[in-house]
Amino acid sequence: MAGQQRYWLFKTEPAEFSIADLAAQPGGSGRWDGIRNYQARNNLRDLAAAGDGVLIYHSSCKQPGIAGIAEVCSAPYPDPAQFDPDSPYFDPKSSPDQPRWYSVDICHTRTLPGIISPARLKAIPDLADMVLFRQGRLSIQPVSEKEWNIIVAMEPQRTES
DNA sequence: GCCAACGTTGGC
DNA sequence: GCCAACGTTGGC
Repeated sequence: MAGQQRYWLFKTEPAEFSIADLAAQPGGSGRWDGIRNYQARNNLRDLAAAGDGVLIYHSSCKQPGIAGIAEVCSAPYPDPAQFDPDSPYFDPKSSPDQPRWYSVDICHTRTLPGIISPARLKAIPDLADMVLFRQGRLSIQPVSEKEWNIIVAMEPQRTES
């Protein structure tokens, strides 16, 4: 039952849902929904499991980068939004019998005191091969154990401005 | 606002 | 199944 421990990077636009929004949820736990890309879906549905580590990455914003740490705290399950005609994530081609899209719940672990920018990550040789740099658009991407260990140990850096 | 990367769509 | 057109992502 205990599968392999995995690590992930989840991207979010902080204007939509930020690490602070996650921390503010009851119990610091919330649903990661609205994934509408097949590769991201496959990662989530087939590989994600409770206990996996998650780097929360803010994208398309003034200060992009890693903003916090979370943990997967549910098994993957069909994203309810795909069945809701009023949701922007509604998918008329999906059905409860044959759900197309999946969600997991994640639990807030900690919010970093500053954002770790992609430039700073890229400057570290052991991080240069992150999926983030090879396939920047993928919104649910795997992180190696080595990459995870480096990043969670990184000291916060004052945000220059 | 620009532009590169890349996923999706649709005609054939 | 190919591939051009198009739309979206996302850093800068």
